[in-house]
Amino acid sequence: MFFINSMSSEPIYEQLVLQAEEFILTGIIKSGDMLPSVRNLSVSLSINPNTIQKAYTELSTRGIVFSVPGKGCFVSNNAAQIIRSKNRDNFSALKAQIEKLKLSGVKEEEILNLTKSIYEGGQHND
Amino acid sequence: MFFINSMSSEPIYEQLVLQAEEFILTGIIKSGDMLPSVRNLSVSLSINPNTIQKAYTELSTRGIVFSVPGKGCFVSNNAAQIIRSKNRDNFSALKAQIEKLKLSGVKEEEILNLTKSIYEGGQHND
Amino acid sequence: MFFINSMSSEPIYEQLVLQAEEFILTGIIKSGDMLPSVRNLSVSLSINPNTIQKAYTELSTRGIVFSVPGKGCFVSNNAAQIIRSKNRDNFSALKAQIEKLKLSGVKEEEILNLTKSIYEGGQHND
Amino acid sequence: MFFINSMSSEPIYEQLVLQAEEFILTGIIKSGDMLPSVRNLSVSLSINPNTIQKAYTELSTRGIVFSVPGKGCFVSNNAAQIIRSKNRDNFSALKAQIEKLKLSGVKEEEILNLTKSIYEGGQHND
DNA sequence: GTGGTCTAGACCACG
DNA sequence: GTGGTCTAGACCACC
Repeated sequence: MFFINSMSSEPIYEQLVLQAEEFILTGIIKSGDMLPSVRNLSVSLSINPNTIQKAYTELSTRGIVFSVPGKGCFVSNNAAQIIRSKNRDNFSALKAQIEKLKLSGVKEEEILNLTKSIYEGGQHND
Repeated sequence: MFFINSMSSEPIYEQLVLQAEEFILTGIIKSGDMLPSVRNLSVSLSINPNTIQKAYTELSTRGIVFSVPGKGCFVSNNAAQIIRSKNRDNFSALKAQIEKLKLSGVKEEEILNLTKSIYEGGQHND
Repeated sequence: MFFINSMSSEPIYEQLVLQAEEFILTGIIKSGDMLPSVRNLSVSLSINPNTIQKAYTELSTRGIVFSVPGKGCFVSNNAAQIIRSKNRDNFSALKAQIEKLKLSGVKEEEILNLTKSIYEGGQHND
Repeated sequence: MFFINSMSSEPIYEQLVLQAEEFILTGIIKSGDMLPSVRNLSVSLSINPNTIQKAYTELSTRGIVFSVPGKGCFVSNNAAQIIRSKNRDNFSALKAQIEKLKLSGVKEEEILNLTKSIYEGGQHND
């Protein structure tokens, strides 16, 4: 389920956070579901438990997950909502990204086509 | 000319590199032009000379500038081309970003409009 | 009678202990009364019997209840007194809390009014 | 400056966070000041650097502090404000605390006197 | 079994 | 020198 790219410069715990968020947004993990236990995931990914713990703690402080000691780590009710509102803030980042590409000689059409292809591809999950 | 945001999480040397690239793409600096000397820039920005040096070295290894010992650091002939081809790699990053925004409920129209507004507003000289 | 909030960060056994103490202080349970059996309570609350047992053991070591093997768990004669003396230790915690609130800009009047409202509103039977 | 009570059940990193907040509220540490370096503090308190790091990270995510890698950890401009607004939320906790004390037989006068003595003792820092 | 905290020691990027 | 990440391994409380 989770996958680690150890060559990436992105910290492992951040990769886990982003993947968890994606799983929640796409409905693979639902509210109330329990995330894999720290130990389980650490062995299945061959990663130190502390690193998993850090990822779960991060998700917890963002309110996406709540962890019950001795029980497990569970997806909050409004998890998807929290993630979406956070991601919407990335809209301004998109602007900067496109401006850079424009400077690099990327044509408007290329971006428009990319956008359309992404939105036509899959169904929107609401 | 150069401007440093010391509170940014972006490394100072990286800020310098990106600004130099932008100056080249926008034509503010042209092929053959000499970059400010390490010593000059370090005092005018109140920055450690090593940091300037690192930025220049980075630009040099990318082939964007070449340094002539005892003379200075000069913009290569194909500098703009190198930068553009590098930045084109960001196209895939754009795809990931748009996919995220889609999941977050951002509408296709919003992105299309953003793109159009960026490309319609003022032509850059390149 | 007992109520468990499984999402609380407060351990379940601690919730049981505190609720039992409150029931005793407020007179809902009196000296000599028998607490619900471990088995009964465990099914009615859908909780592991070990957890109930731990709560009862805790109450027992504090001298608030005593358990008669094969019979049940009974409230001691001086239960209320023990609880009160223990809770009086919380007085110092109150001091720390008020000092924090003072630093945070909470006015003296606010605290005085809160205190008065608590003490004026409805006498407890004890 | 910082002090650790290793006997306390309160996690060390939390003790550090609370103390830092207190230092900021009382003006011992001001906006823009740099906190002791992770390594310095770890040796002076005989504590693992990771534990200090965790405390600083916590302060950072709360916006009380911002850390610049390679530079240090600095108090934010609105640090005191953030701490105060957070602490004001503890007002409701105070209510529960006082209600408990009432049940334990603590007299209204005792609490009123405690409050007055705290507020008369020192000057209010604004 | 679960999550949470801590220690010890390592490596990295940055200045 | 600085903060940030990670590993390895330990101990605790709780269920």
